[in-house]
Amino acid sequence: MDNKAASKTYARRMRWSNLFTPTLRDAPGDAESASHKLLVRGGFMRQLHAGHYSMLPLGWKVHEKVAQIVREEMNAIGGQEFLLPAMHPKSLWEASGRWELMGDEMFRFEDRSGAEVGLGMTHEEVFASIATEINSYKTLPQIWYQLQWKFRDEPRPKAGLLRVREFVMKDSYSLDIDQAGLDANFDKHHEAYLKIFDRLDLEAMPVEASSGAMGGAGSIEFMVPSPSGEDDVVTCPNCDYQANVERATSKVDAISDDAPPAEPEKFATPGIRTIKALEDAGAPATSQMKSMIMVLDGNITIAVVRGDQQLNMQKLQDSTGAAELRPATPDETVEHLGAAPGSLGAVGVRDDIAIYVDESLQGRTNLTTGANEDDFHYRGVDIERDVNVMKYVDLREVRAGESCANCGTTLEIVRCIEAGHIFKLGTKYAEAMGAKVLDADGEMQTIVMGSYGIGIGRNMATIAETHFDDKGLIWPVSVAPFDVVITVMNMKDEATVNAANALYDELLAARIDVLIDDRDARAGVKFADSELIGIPYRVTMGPRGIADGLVEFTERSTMETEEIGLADIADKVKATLLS
RNA sequence: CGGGAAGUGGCCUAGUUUGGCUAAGGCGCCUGCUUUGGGAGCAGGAGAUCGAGAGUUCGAAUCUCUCCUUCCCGACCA
Repeated sequence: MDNKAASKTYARRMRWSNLFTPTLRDAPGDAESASHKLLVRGGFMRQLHAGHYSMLPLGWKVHEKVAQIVREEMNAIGGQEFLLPAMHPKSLWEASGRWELMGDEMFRFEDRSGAEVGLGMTHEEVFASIATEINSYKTLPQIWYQLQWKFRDEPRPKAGLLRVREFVMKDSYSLDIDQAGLDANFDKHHEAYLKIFDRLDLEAMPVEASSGAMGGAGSIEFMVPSPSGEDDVVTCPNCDYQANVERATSKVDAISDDAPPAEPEKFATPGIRTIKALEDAGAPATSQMKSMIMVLDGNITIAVVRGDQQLNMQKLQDSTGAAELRPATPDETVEHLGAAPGSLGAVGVRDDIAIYVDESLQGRTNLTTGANEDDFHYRGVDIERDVNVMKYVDLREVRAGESCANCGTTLEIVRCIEAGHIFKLGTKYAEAMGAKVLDADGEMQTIVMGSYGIGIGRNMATIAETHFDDKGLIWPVSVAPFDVVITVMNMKDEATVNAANALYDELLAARIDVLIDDRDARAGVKFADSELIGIPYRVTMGPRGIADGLVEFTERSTMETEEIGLADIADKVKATLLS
């Protein structure tokens, strides 16, 4: 890995005696995740309020190194850097329909004249509005990007930098004349992202994902396994199948049912409110219809999965195209279906209530379900005959232990942090903004867009989540706040100080990002701080060794120490960092 | 938004149950001395409207009410 570029940009004189890095022995009581504790303890950042963090000098330095790597890889695929406004007029977002769609997640306010504005959560609209100035296919393709602040009114910021309300994101947008062009640019981004994560030393898995509020045809998330993550990824250990649970599928064993009675039989089930209780009363969960009453864009809707399975709300949202969805309240179920949760079902409901049924129930019969009358259920239900199914769709959430749909191997589920996400948008935003060009035949074509995002702070935190030990952080050289620290054991020993300063100057001249710990502190303090902060290499210089012409060279990740001759240490450091 | 927990110097905590003198301890910080290869020692010192407001009381960190803030879980279990 080439560290020279980063070093050129960042090498500068820095003595620890003048460095503002307030390290703490104890993590703040309200920090839970590893990255949150360590980034605060190491003096990288401080919380201002929930979801808003101040970057201190060390934190900003790491942040900038991550950003620089992202820049370099975006430039490498022909990206051009922009900087767009963070504050947008309402009209722009109304044009795409997202002023409504984004709901409470968008920060909104009025300026002094009463005009409504919003803080940008993402920049499809703004970039598409600029793309209206492209008139010819000859100008395409384009890749446009920026590193810029995003604002999102998250319902629950959490885990330090992992989920915040304002953060720097690299967002890029590809502009093409057709789908083939989009596919090519999408693949370029896919490759660039893998390079970025490789340079950040993150083991990111590309997985199939839901496109959510972005819209569009295809999307891939880059997921880094970590217990602090918020997403579950289904992986096949055999055939490389990987997908977010919001999208993942698996093989379901076929179930053969006994012939049903001529019509559903209603039977009394006093006090039975759960799948489990109904199972105890003789109806296997695999033969129950779990009917969840949802409100989709204001309309009562029933989603049905098998009794032993779980509904994935994102799948329901994706397959219905609903902008907003929530479970119905108990009052609403009584009003629209006539019973409270626990006795609900899809048999014989009003015509205007849409019913979506999971594919695994197609063709099933002799099922048990709520009768929409408290304390009563139906049995002997034939789904084709008795339920007015609007559509069979994939609704159920894959669980660990199920079989891979491709190869039959037992699937695993891994908790992950979403480190990056790329989308094939299509023409939605270009259409809304009127971004059209003339093609080679003189025909007007709408520009085909893709959008691609990486959160810089989140990636910094993800590196922290995956690079630490009981002593503190262990940054990869590519993003470490410093490449190497020279730890001076005794600032009163002239020979040591002189040797340390000489090495410091030589490494600086070689463009190495070096820090000299020239504080008048005891050895233990200096060791503990350098390990907490996670500087990858340490040169330890003390009177004892200097007298014999020796210094120590320690690698943070392994804590292995090697004795090196004073005359050779500069070359050793250069060889290690610049090779 | 629902549920749970918690707010005491820069950081971690005790004290709150059972109201009572100048709010205690550790870390960190300042001064001096000593020390200098794994978060030293001694001495002295600075730093707190105990989250905010209202109330009860002779007296409130402690009891009551309201509000604010932060963290965790959830946002489907029919």
